[in-house]
Amino acid sequence: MSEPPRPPNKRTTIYQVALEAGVAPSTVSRAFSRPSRVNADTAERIRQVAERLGYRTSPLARALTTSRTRIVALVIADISNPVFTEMVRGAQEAANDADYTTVLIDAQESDRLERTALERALPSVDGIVLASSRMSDSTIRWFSKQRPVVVLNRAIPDVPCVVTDNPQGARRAAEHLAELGHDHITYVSGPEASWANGIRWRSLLEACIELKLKVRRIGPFSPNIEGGETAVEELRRRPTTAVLTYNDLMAIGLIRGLDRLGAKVPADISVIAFDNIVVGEIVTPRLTTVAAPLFAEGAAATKHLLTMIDGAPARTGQPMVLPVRLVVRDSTARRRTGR
Amino acid sequence: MSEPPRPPNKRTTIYQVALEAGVAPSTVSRAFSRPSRVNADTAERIRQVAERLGYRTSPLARALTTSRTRIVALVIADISNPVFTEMVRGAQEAANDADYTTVLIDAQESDRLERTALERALPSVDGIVLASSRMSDSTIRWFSKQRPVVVLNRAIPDVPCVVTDNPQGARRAAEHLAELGHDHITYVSGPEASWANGIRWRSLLEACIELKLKVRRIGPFSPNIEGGETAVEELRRRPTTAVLTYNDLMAIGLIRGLDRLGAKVPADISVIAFDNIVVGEIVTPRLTTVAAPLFAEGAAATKHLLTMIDGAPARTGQPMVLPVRLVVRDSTARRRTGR
DNA sequence: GTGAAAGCGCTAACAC
DNA sequence: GTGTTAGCGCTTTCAC
Repeated sequence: MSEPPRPPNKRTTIYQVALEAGVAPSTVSRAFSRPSRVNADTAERIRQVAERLGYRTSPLARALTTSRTRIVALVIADISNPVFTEMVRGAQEAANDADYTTVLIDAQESDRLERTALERALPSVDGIVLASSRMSDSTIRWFSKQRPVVVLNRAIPDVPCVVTDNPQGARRAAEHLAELGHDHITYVSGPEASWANGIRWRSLLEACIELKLKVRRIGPFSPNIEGGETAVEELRRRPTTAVLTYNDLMAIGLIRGLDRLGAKVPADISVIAFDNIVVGEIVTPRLTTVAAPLFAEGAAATKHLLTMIDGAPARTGQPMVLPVRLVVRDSTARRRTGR
Repeated sequence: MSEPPRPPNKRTTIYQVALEAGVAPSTVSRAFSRPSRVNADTAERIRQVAERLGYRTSPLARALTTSRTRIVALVIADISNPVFTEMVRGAQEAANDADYTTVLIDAQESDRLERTALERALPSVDGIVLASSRMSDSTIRWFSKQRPVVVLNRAIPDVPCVVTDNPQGARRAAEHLAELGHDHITYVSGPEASWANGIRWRSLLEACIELKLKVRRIGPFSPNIEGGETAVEELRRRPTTAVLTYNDLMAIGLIRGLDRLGAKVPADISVIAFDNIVVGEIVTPRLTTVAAPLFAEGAAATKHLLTMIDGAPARTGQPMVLPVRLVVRDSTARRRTGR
């Protein structure tokens, strides 16, 4: 009832292979490590015996002696946000190529849950990729003292980071809206704990000053569809013709909310978002958005993490910046003149 | 360059705690296991010392002796399919409540990748939940001989399974369409490797016979938006007024494709899907769909897995069936009479 | 209730 | 290149 009588699930050990092959256990071990420092034919014989006996090296025991598990943790802010799926794919590809396994941790937009889950995973992983972490800088630094850490979508001094070119993205968005005749942009904020949210807003601010556009900010709101719908209330009190949202999901919610109020996008209001998730292409109107190279982000972060695990120095200093591009679709249009 | 000079990352060991607390290592071990078979005050003293020294029990070493890692693997068919996010949440909640960690494996709709990833994870997990597995029955049985396995969205004899009430769902869908005046339903197939796809089709077939509706099937197509778009080609060659798709994503793609061809949903064609993912509510038209209790599925499967890990007998025999309900939204309408 | 000793399966260090 | 020895940090008999 209480303690599990689980069958120990007998596995063939390195000793049985050694015995059968007529060599020492250490030789078997060497035959299975790379580079295999064993005579070619001895290695072959060992391999055959191992095969026949169904021997599989125990990652647990190996980890206990080497203190390396060949597992990396990938923490994402919210598994329900499609923005992470491509990142995950990129990270997994990079990890698999290097013979590493990825474990995914869903922070559920909570710094507390993120921290708890990560603490629990910490002892069994060789390194950590933090994608859009909601934890504080100091907590992240604390983790980075225990294990190699690479941060994605965020810049923290002294911790290696991979970010997208948010300033360029915000600027391209502003330019696009300006070209369409808009002279006032409203930024719809995502979570305050999001570093990307801060930089996106500040970059927009700067771009608008330079382009001589008026700009203001509302929020913060949840970085999802409901958040966007909520934002409509505030937007209604302070009308505008052009909006930049923290991410695609919020733009989708915003457009829905506006629609309910009878305001049409893009006829009445132009909307631009960030990220370029797949659904942005299937909603009506299709979203104009600042596209991030999601797969590449995940891959780049993981690759750098793996070099750190192999002893390379952390790339501190400037974060690695990945380019963005503006994808113009149907949620932006020329500002209506007159009324 | 080749071998990692990783700092061994000194952790406090059970010996240091034992020394400091003036007890034997085994006593420390006992103090940290439940139920703690140690004098209450001794236990308290040990706990304090441990706390002070920052002692954390090593899951690796523990796993090596107990052969239990307190990790369960959750394999999902495709991380980009939102249908899995709630299942994952449900599974994680159940696991966390029992002090287990979940590792997520994305099979990327490939039985080969699924198998490879799972084989690699196998030695380090106590059990496996297979959500919408694309592997063959025999492969799944093979895994279930190595470790406790619970299968989600699929029924396999002699392996414990959690499924939704697909027959009831298909029937409700057919009834709904019949009530709207449709007398012919086209089923748009998902992947052949999907068990759910098979049962959904067969159930529809039965329901239609009973309700005296005509029915046919097209496909198979990929279980995603592109798959739905592709299906339009075939649908065009064999027109219909009512469609049931394997899942929501395909319905979304199908509706887009129809739209491009000038056919309107629901005016010209009614569409019903399965699953009830969140985006089904935000697309235009909003999807009518057979809603599955996604969170509950994940939780139920994981809970049963945990009992098996604790030595309870596998619930073979009949699969656990969870109820579905038809959510009527805007993608279905009364059949146009005349032309 | 607690201590001593043995060992989980593997790798590292040192001989030869 | 290969064998020998000594653990990694913990749990688990078996005594007492």
